[in-house]
Amino acid sequence: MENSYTIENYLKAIYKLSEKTTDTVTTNDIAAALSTKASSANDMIRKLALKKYLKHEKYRGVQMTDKGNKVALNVIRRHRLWELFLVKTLGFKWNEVHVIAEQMEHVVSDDLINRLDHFLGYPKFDPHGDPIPDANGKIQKLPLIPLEELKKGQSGTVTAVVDHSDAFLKYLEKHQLNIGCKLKVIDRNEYDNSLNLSINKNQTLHVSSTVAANLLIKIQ
Amino acid sequence: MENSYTIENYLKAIYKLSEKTTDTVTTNDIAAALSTKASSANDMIRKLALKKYLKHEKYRGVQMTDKGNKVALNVIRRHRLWELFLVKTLGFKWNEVHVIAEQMEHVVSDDLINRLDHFLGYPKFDPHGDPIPDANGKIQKLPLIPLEELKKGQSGTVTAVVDHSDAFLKYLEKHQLNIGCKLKVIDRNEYDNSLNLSINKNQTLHVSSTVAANLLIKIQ
DNA sequence: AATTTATTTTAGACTAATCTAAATTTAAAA
DNA sequence: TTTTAAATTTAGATTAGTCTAAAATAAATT
Repeated sequence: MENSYTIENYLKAIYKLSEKTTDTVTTNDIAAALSTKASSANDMIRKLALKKYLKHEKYRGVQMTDKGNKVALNVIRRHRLWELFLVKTLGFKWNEVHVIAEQMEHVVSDDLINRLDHFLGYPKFDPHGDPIPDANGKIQKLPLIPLEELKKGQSGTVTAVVDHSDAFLKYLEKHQLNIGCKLKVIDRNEYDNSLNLSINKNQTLHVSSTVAANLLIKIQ
Repeated sequence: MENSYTIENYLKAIYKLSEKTTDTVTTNDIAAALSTKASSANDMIRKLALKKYLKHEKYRGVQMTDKGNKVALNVIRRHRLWELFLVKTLGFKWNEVHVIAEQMEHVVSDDLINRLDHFLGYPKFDPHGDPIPDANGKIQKLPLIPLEELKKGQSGTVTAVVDHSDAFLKYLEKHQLNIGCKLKVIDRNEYDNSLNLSINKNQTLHVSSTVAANLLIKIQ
C-alpha cells in the first residue's frame, strides 16, 4: 500500500502533464518533467503500469487510471497544504516554499494531513492560487482565463499563477500584484500584446504579454 | 553536504547509543537499534567512518566524531521540534507522534527548522521531556534521576520518560502522571521495589518498579 | 593454554532507481 | 513510397542499501 518517494513524484508529474493535454502523455515529456532520461522514465512507466497506476500502450504514451489519479491527488493535497502552512503559519514568502514542500509532501500520515487541513481552516487554495484536493481527492476547478485573453474593458480577479518561479513571484510582489487583486483591462497594445491595467481601481500598471500569460483570472 | 535518509538514521541511533555508555558502541548494538543485520550495520559503519562521522577500530566498536555529533544533533533537533509541533499545534497525543516525526526529521531546510523553532517559542524540551538541541547543536542536559532511585521522603518533578511506548504513555495518562507533576516518595516497598507516591500533594499512587525505572525526576 | 562461543567482518547476491548505448518503432520529409 | 529523423524501448552496467552464509577475530570457559 506504500509507494516510494520516486513513484509518488512520477505520478504527480504525470497527473500534471495529463491536466495540460487531452491526448496521452509521452515518455519524453515525463522524462523532461522529472529531469531524467527517457530510458529511466520508460522503466518507471512499466512499473507504474504493472501496478495499475497507468495504462501504457507501447510507443503510444500513457494515461492515468483512477487508481493513479487517487495517489497523485493525495500527493498534491499534501504538497499544497504544506505550502500554505509554510506561508501562513511560518511566514515564508510564496516563492520560497516549493522546494521544502517537495520534501514534506512525502510524509505519509492521513491523520497528520487531515489535522493540518483542520488547523489551516480547510482551505480551498494554496498560496499560488492552485486548488487543494480535499480528503476524498475532490479538486475544485475554477474556470480561469489567462490575463492575455481578456478583452479591453473586461475585468476580473487575479486567482492563480502559471509560472511559480522566484523571478515571476518577485515581480508580482514588487508591483503589488497579489492573488485577490481586482483588475481591469484599460487598453490592449496590439503591437506587442502588452496590456494597461487598473489594479484595485486605485493604480495603473503596464504589463508585458509574458506577464499576462502567467496570471490566471476569474471573471465575475 | 547532503546525507541520505539512511545515514541520518544511523548517526542519530549511534549518537543515542553513545549517550548511554562510556565505552565504544558495538556493531551488534547498532544493528539492533536499527532492526537490521550486523553485516548491514558493518557496511554502513565503514561508510560513516570514511566520511569522518565515526572512528572505527576493527572489532573494537565505534565512536562518534564532532562532525558526526553535529549531524546527529541536527536530526534530533528536527525530530523533537516536529514532535512538539504535532502535540502543541495539531493536537496529537504524545504517544502518537513518534512515527510521523521519524519521517519529518529528514526534511532538510535550516530556514524551515529555525522558523518552526521561533513559531514554537524556542522550546527547550519536547513532549517526552527530552531536551531540544538549539540551532548550534547545544543541548541542555539536566541531572535527572530515575524515580526508582529516590529514597523515602524525597520529592521532585517528573521531567522526562525513558520508555516512549504507547503502552507506557497510556498508563501515565490514565493515572494523570504528566510531565511537570510534583512527586514525593511516601514509602518504598523493599520486597518488590514498588513505591507509594503522593502526586501534586492531592492524591496518592502505588507504582511498580518498572514504572519507577521509566520516569526521570528532577530534584529541587 | 586450549577450546568453545559470540561477535565482527568479508564475500557474493539481490532490489530499486538510474545511466549509456544500441535497437526498434513511429512520424516526417523528400 | 522510400528515406531520414525523432521518439521509444531494450540491454547491460552502476550505486546505495540490504541480505545470507562463511571466514576471521575476540571473549569466555574449561
